Amino acid sequence: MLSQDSIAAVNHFVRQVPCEAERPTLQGLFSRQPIEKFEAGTAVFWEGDEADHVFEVVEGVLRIYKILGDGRRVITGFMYPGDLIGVSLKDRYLYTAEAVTRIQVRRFARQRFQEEINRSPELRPQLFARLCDEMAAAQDQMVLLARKSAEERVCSFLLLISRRLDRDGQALRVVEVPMTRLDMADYLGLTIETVSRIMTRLTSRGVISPSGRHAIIVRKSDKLTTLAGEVEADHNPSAAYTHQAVWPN
Amino acid sequence: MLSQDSIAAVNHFVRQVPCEAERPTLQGLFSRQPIEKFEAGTAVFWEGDEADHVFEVVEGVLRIYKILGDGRRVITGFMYPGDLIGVSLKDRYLYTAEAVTRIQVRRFARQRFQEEINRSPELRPQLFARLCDEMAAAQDQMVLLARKSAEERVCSFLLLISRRLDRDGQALRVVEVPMTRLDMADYLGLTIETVSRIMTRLTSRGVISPSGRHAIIVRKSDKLTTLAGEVEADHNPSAAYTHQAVWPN
DNA sequence: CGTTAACTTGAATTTTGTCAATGCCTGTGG
DNA sequence: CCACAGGCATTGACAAAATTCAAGTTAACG
Repeated sequence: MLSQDSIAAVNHFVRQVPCEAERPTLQGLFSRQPIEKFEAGTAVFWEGDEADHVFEVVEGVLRIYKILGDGRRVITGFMYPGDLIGVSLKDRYLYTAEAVTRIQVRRFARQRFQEEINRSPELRPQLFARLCDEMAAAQDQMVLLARKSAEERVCSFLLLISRRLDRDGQALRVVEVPMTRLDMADYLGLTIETVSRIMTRLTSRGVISPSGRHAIIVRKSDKLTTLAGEVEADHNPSAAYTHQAVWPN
Repeated sequence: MLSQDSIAAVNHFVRQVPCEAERPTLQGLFSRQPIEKFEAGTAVFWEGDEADHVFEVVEGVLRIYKILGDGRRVITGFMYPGDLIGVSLKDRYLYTAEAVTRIQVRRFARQRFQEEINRSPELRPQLFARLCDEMAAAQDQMVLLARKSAEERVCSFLLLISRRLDRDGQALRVVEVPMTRLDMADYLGLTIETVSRIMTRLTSRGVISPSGRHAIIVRKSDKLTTLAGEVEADHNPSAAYTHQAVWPN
């Protein structure tokens, strides 16, 4: 994060191979674009809109969601500073992107973005790596939604966002939770009430303490990890293969 | 989509321009590799294995899954002929790939695969497009798991696989279902019993008829679509924005 | 043709959702 | 800076959906 900014600031949009020390980065691509601000609750784009631009989150948090025909909402992800939104080959956005907090973003025309990516053998693997990370996150979310209990979901979520903003991948003790209970519920496939009940339960067991409505303090980090159901499975093939036999019910 | 290809075709990072008629394809990359066969129930690779190779499915169906520490299984996808498996920048596979039926695959060393992709401005957008499709599918699956009822899930699944194998994107009347109820359950985030009950209900309502254990006939295609809960939401932004007001409960 | 795993069906239980009432932050305006 | 309004969040009682447990069936395979 720290180094990214300095690199970005130095980038000169070189077409010819940059022999110098600095290398182009995805952030660098956006760094010359003006910053745009959106108020909390406003949409950057809607599902189904012409997908003209790619966005980089500079500040704040957004929710990415889809809506079913009858109004059911599913938040497929929250986007934080440094994240890219709208990268796809489809000509229409597949989801709505909406500000959770007041946000700042930079915008890049999609076609030019594609050209830059295609031109640069430095940028391409960076973008590829991001897509792979996004895919891995999507798979983890499928695991959560398909098989985890409400409590495991909430704990997984708290761990996820606690790891989201810190530099070291170290979970923070004080965790900012900018989203509402409804956002959490729509992300976790639960109802507001269930999320609320579980937060209360975690509080009364001393695992977390609320710190206002939009932050918590993690008091028992290891307990939270256990409750998240992320106990690392051993990677022994035979154990995995025979899981039905090993855990008979 | 359309424009992407032309952009790619015009791209000048080509080392040796292939002026001839035939253009490289991802399939083409694999076509010189020997075919390997796996029996139903055997794994091509395990989650956590060194990610040395990328695979192309030539024949049959595979399941891609992850296992939680206590044995709960989540199938994140089924792979059909033409699909690529193991494309990622991680050095270990993120999931297990196991044959549902007897399968044929071709294998390509990952490093060489990366080199070929990097070398070829024709191949790159093809791979990118596949990753985007995979991402879109993952998001649809999150919607299914987060907010759809058991019946909607089963119907969505039947529609999905009915569209899977045919050339025209036309749903087939007779749908092969190579996977077991347990596979379906672990893909849909349900239990075998629930899947079974819903299949029975669909049958008794005349929506489908079973044709042996591993095929069904779709008798009321439109009904199946409705039950899948995929009634297209209108893409009117204000309608989407105010969904809580429009559907009050 | 028989064996066995896969599937179906039913009853009881659990989990989560729904509905409704109350409580409490947070941001606004005085 | 404080008071207050309104949106969020919490809590409880009840309902619904899906899971669990427990038999039975059936189809696929040797």
